[in-house]
Amino acid sequence: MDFYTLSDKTIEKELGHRIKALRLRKNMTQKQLAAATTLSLNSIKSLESGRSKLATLIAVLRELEALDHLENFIPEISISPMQLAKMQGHVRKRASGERLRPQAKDESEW
Amino acid sequence: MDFYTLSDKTIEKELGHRIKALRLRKNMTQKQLAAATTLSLNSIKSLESGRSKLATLIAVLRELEALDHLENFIPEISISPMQLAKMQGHVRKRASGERLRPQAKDESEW
DNA sequence: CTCAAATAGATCTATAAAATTCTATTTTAG
DNA sequence: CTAAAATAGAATTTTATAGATCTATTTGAG
Repeated sequence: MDFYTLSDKTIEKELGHRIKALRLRKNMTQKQLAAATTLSLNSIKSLESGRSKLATLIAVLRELEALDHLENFIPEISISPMQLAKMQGHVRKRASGERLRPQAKDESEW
Repeated sequence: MDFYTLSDKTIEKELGHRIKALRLRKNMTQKQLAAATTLSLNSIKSLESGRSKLATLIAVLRELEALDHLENFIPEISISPMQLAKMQGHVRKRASGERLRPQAKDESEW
């Protein structure tokens, strides 16, 4: 499946369906899942239709023993030795900016 | 990384960090990402600290060209021929319930 | 086939995220 | 080193989700 051809809304729904499939695989009702996660039945229903917070998703995945899926979800970035060399061992913490006026040290003097 | 040993909050933060890494890999500022997604700068900041909605995450992943990761996220459940046989070709759409009183056909009569 | 249970959907209230605007700190180009 | 830009964090208003309750529809165990 190519997610790039789908709208955000469609992707949300698709994820909801897959989470529902995980629940059914364990033969749990929405009610049981709600109780197990201390979330409301409504939250479970919303999640399975794609509308929810990350926190809700995480709690549900934990209960469904599917937390490990998160690993593939957003993988840790691995920096290759070559890249590291290129950066002279410096790991960037911010994106580079556009400097408008490279201010001179003493401009107020002219 | 074993997510099961981590608290929900910690997982949220970890995911936020990874999204930040994805952004830096493309050398984009939070501001640029906000503009590109038509989200607010604050939403980007919140996402990178782990607090956001699924919709926000999807929009950002699309912009960061990381939507394909979702494919592995929660794989579509593939039903094996054997499983299908066991279910007699029936695909379950609901979890099985607990029936309290297997109501007799004519109970009102005694 | 029946009907109890599961699920969908809709409406309120409460709570949290999105958006906007500030202040403060940190990184890094020059 | 310096200052401009990037980022963190906090307060406020708007908007969406969480939670609770109700109605309606659908599934599947018996």
